[in-house]
Amino acid sequence: MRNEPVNKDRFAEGLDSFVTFRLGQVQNRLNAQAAHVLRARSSLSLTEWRVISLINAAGSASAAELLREFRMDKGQLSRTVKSLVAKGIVNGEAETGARRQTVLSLSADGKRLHDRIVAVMVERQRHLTGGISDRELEAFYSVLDRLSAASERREF
Amino acid sequence: MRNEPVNKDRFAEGLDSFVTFRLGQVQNRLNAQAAHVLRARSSLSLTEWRVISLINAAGSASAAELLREFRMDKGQLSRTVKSLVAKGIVNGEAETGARRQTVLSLSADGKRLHDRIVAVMVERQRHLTGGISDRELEAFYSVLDRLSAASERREF
DNA sequence: ATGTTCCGGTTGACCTGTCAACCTAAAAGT
DNA sequence: ACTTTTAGGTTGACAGGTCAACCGGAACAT
Repeated sequence: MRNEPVNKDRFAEGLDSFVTFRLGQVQNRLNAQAAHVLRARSSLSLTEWRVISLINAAGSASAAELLREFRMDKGQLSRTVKSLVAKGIVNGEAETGARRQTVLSLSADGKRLHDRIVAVMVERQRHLTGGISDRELEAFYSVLDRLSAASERREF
Repeated sequence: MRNEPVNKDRFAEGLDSFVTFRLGQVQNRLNAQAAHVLRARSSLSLTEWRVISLINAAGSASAAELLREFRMDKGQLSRTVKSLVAKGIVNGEAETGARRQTVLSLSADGKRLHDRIVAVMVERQRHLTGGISDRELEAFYSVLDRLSAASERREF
C-alpha cells in the first residue's frame, strides 16, 4: 500500500515551464472573478459586458466592425447583440444604407449601465495592477504581444 | 478615472488598457493553436492533454490531488479521467486504502503517447518564447503571479 | 453502534464557445 | 438586365466549461 504524502514538488517543473499553462490558470481565475463582479452588480454575463464595452468604445459600430476589431465568434456576437437589444441596452438600428449594416450603439439605459459598471471595473483594474509598475506592465504587454504573434502560426 | 466623451481612435485604448482583455485574446489564440496541434497529431482534446501532463508530472496522484494543484472543475476532471481510462491511457486503480482515493497513473501506452506529444509541445514552447529573453520571461511570470494573487479576492 | 459530518467522486442540467451551413441583399461580371 | 460573387448576419448543432445536487464510504462524535 503506497500512501506517500503529498509532495508539492512532484507537480512543480515541467508544467510551470509552459507559458500557456500558467497563462491559462491566471486567465481562468480572472474571468471567474470578473463574472462574479458582474453578477454581483448587474445581470450581465462576461460576454455581454465585453460587447457593451466594445460598442461604448466605438461610440457606434456595425457588428462586422466589432468582429474585425475584436476576435470573437460571429454567431456569438449576433446572439449577444440580440439579447442586449431585447434588454433595451443596445440600439440595433437596421440602417438601410450601404451593405445593409446594422449600426449598433448604446441606449441611454445602456450608457448608464456601462458607466456604472465601468467604474467598478476600472477600480478592479487598479486592484489587479496595483503592485505593478508601469515599466513592468509595458514589458508584460510586450511579451504578450510577441506570444500573440507567435500564436498565429497554424502549424504550431 | 477619466471620462472621455467619445474617443478619437474609435476603438482606441481603454479596452486595450484592460489587462484581462488583452490576456483573454492572447489566451484564446494560444488555446486554439494548441488544440490544432493536438488534433493534427493525436485524438486528444486540450483538456485531455492537460490532464495527461498533470498525471505525468505527478507520477501518480489522486483526482483530489490534481484538483488541489490544478484549478479545474471537479466534474470535468472526473469525465476526462473516465474517458482517458476508457482509452487505456490512464490507469485508475481504485485503491481501497484511506479515504478511498483512486490513484491515477499513465499506462504504458499513455506514457508513450505523452512522450510523443510532449516533444512537440516543447518545440512549440520554444517557438512561442523564442524571441523572449530569460529575464523578460521571468518578469512576465512575476507579473502573472501577482495578477493571479490579485484575482483571489472575491469581492473584486 | 449509530447517527452525523466530511470528503472524494459522479452525474445531470445548463450555459458558453465554436464551427459550419444558410439566408439575404448589395456589388461585380457578363 | 440577369447571373454570379461577396459580405453581413442568423441559426442549428455540438463540444467544452461551469454549477450544484447527489452518492457512498470513512472519520468522528456521542
